[in-house]
Amino acid sequence: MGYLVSTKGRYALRMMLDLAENSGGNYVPLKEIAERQDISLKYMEAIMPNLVKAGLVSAVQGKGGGYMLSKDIDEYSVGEVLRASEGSMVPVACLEGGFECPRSETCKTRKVWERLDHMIDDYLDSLPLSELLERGPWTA
Amino acid sequence: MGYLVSTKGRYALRMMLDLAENSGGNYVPLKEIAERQDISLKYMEAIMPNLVKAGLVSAVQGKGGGYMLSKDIDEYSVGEVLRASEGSMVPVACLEGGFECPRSETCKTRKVWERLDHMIDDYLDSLPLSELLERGPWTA
DNA sequence: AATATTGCCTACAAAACTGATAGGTAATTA
DNA sequence: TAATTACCTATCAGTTTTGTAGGCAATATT
Repeated sequence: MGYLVSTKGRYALRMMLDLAENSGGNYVPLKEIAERQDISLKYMEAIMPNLVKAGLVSAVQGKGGGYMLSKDIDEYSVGEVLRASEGSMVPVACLEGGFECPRSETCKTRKVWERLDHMIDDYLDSLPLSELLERGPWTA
Repeated sequence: MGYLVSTKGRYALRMMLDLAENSGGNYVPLKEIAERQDISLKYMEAIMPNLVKAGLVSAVQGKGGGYMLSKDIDEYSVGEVLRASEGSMVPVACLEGGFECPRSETCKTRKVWERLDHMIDDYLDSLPLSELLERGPWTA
C-alpha cells in the first residue's frame, strides 16, 4: 500500500494555512514559511509552482516578493489544494486517467473503486480550507 | 501520490471471488486461479499466506490440496480482505500505527486525515464481498 | 548602478516501495 | 515412489518519494 496523499499534498495544505495566517495582505517569502513550518525550503520550492500554476497562489519575484493567496481563505476547498499539488489522486491504479483497463468491462471489483474514489473526492472537495484554521469549529 | 490499494489487495479480492465461484466445497489449487484470473502464480503465492494467516482462507498441502474459503461468502467484508492482504491501509503516513507524529497535538490538518480514514474504513468494512458477485445487485 | 533578496529551473540521488521472479523444501495423495 | 501442492527465502528491475545542489532571472532597496 502507498499513501493517497503524500508529503507534497500535506505540506501544500500547511503552506496554504501558513499563508492565510501570516500574510497580512503582503507577500510572504518561502524562507519564512520554511522556518515556521520546519519544512525543507528546497522541497517547498518544488511544491509551490504547482499551486501557482493552478492559480491558487500568486507569486512575485525579487526583494520584498514572495507568495500570497489569490482568493479568500474560505473560497478554497481542501480537495483543490491537494489535487493541485499531488497532480492525481485516485485510490487505485485502475482509475488512473488516460488509461483504460482491459478488464474494466467485466471486472467485478471496479465499482468498488469508483464509489470509493467518488466518496473521497466528495469529502475533500466539500471541506473548506478555512475549517482547518484555529477559529474553525474543529479546534474550538 | 501512491495508491491506497495496490495489486496485493486488488488481486486478493479477485482471488477470493474466484474461490467463491469455483470451489464447490473443494480445495482449489492456486494454479487454477492463476490461469482463470491471469495473475502470476508466483506473485499469488506471496499474497495467499496473508489471507490464510488472517483466517479468511484455509489451506491444505499436497496433491488434491489447495485453498478454500473458511466462511460463507456473505460473511466477508471487502475491508477485511483488503486489510489482510495490504497489511496496513491508511491514506497518509501520519496515521501509520506504532508511530506518533510530534506535531499531532497542534497539527491543524490531522483531523482531515482521521475523518478521511474513518470514512474509507466505514465504507469498505460495511460492503459485503458477496455484493461483488455476478448475482449481486451491482451487476444486475 | 550595485547589491541583496527572492522566485524559478534543471539535474541528481538515496531510500523505500511495487510487482514480480527463481529455486528449493515440506506435506499429502494416488 | 511419483506427482502434486503449499510454503519459504532470496533476489531484482523499475518507479516513486523525498528530498539536495547549484545557478539563473526578476525585483526592490541603497
